Amino acid sequence: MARNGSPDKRRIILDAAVRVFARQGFHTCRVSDIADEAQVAYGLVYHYFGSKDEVLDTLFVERWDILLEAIRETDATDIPAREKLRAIASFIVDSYRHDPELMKVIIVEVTRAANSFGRTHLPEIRRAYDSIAKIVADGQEAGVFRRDIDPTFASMSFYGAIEQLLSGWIFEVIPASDTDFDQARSLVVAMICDGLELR
Amino acid sequence: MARNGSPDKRRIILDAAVRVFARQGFHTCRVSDIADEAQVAYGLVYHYFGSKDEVLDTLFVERWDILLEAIRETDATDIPAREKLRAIASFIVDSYRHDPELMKVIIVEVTRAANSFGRTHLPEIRRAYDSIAKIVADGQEAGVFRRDIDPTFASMSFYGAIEQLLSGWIFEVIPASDTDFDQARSLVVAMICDGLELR
Amino acid sequence: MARNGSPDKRRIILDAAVRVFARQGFHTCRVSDIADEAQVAYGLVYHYFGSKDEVLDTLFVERWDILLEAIRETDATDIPAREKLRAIASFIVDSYRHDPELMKVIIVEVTRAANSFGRTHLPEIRRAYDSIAKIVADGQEAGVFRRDIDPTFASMSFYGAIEQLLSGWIFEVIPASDTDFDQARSLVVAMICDGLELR
Amino acid sequence: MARNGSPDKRRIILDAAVRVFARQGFHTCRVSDIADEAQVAYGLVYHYFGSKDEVLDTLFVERWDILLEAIRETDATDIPAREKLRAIASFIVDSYRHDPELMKVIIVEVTRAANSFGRTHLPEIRRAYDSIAKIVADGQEAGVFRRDIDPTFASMSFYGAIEQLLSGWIFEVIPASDTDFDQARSLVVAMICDGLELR
DNA sequence: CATGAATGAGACTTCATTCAT
DNA sequence: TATGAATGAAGTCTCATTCAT
Repeated sequence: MARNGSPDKRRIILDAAVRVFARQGFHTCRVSDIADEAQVAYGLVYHYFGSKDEVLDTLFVERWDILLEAIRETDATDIPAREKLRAIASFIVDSYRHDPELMKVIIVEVTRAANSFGRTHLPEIRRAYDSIAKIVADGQEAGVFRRDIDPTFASMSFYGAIEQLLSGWIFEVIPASDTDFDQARSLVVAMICDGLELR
Repeated sequence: MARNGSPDKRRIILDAAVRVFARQGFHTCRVSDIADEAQVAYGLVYHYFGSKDEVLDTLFVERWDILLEAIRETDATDIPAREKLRAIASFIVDSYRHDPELMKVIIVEVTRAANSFGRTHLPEIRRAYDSIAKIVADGQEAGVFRRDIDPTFASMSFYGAIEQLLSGWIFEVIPASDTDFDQARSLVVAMICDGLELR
Repeated sequence: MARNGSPDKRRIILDAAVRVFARQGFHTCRVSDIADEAQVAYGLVYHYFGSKDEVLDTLFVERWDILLEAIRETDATDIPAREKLRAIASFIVDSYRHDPELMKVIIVEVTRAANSFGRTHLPEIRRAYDSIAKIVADGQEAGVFRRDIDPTFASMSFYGAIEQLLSGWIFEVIPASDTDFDQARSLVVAMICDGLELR
Repeated sequence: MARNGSPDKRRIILDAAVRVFARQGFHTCRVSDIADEAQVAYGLVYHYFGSKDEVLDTLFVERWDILLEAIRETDATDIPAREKLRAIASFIVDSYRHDPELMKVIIVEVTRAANSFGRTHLPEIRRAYDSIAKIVADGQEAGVFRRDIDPTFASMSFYGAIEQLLSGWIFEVIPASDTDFDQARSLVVAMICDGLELR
């Protein structure tokens, strides 16, 4: 997107915003904090973005679109429902592993911020829930998932469980090592699909 | 002098705050909104509470203590681990059914507000996670729960799933009728304990 | 003034106010601080005094009247002008020695608080300046004081020098022992009357 | 970018603050009064100063540094101690003559406001007392000043006398004409050095 | 006399946003 | 593009004072 060889200031600002939002939280930071972190004058933030909100909106939409696309692609494959859920869980966990600050911002400031940005982006967020619900419904249709659990219900629980894990890592309620990430991938699905009880 | 029979303005303010926080959100409402809702003078809020924050803190601690006590009592009984989880899920769902506004405030403004009050009250929140984890661990010890899933991990998933359901109800992502509540109680546990897959 | 054997609450409040004003300053303390110090409910302060200001006004007038009376009595005697000044300086220094907290309040909150209480009580304060000026004028008349220094001017300087000393003691800019007080009495007059230069 | 030629709003705010503080007093005026007087937006005061206090602090330090420097320069010259005191008295009187509003603010709000800004700036204020005391001590050393008066004591009295004169002018307790100012310069020193009594 | 709950006006400070350069 | 001075609305908290008991 950079017109010439100069660094793309818009991108620099967005990346700086991630660090600042992750560190201080959206409401606690000032626009000037973002500008400082990006080493630009804070008027420039307004050159590229209409408002402070728009910076976070951009960050969220960029990332959430990738998630939605990943879910879509996964759903388009021919693997069993269970494997699809596994792929989605993996994708989310890997997203966190790859860029924990960004995921922290997405989750803390949007996804779980139901009163502010969560409400604004509810349609997009819902799209993810719905896609997962569809996978569950397909699994029921295919006879691999039990039918007494509502797909939407299952979808919410599944997503809620994963998000809670990420929250646990983010706020150091639970340990977050590479091993933990690797295990989490399988365990989420194992638990959701196989259940906690011994068979 | 006689505090009996008097209308207990402190309680009136607290109850009004629940309504206002639920309606407008903590950050979006002004202290005067609380006072107006309670039909008391502005300053009286500060007569009883040191700050706007303290109002929410009080609300949270009051309710969370009840939850912690409920978990404690449940754990003290002789029922199987699975039934304990069921009792806890039921308690939380019933809490929402009984006072959806208060639970909305607790969840939206504290439990999921990881950057603000969630951080402040992390120790108390953690205590709930830990208590649930202990129940899972006991279940593993007793040979009814599989041992390859870390108790803390299970606890987070379990709590995350329930909270996500409540969030779904709160923001009308999923329908919230009495029937839904009744089903949710069993389904959460059914899913977490028995799994989504057919046996 | 106490009607019966009970302690005079009005006096208790005044004395408490002196301690609180001296410790925290008039503007920094709340009416409740005075009440707490006096161990009474703070509504009682308003039973005896019309306002917070009136408490300080009362304190000031009580004490200043005593000063004015002392100056008046001194002036009525037959001693030389220089001895009269000495008596006044002594009286003020002794006032501080006897009740440093009260004098601190009088000086800091009234006499030197030219923008607030100092302005309110300017007439009474002026009366002291005038009385001293009259003593100087009489001394000039009597041929013991030089005539090229305006009596008012001398009076202001004299009073200013003493008050500055008290301020120095109050804020520990200069040491304040009994010896210092004893010396001060003579030195102020020695300096004002004899001058700093060797003869 | 170009800061030259621009009206230097910071200075404009500072100058407006002097007028407002002098007119209404520091505690009685609002920040908006300063902004209004300066004809700038409310927020600009906070763009240049961290707080209302900082405006007064800046004003005081600016001016007091000039006084300290003047005393230092005076002390560095070779004139007799008495002439040094005269120069200092002259400097202070001239300061008042040149900018009575600023001096009123300095004295009323800082120097004599022992409980608030006076305490904050005590170190700087003390430096002036100490410098004057040193001049007196040098005079004693040189054999021109009597040795039975402690230099600190003399310094306090000297400064107190002058400040009291300014206070008298400020609050119109004594007349303040150019003639009065001219006389004051000499008389303060005449009185402090030669004394009130006829030789 | 005595209490302290109740009132509400008032002021500081923050910070997103605009805009002239 | 880039800067940062300038704007001003908005909200928290304080505390003197009143008044019912």
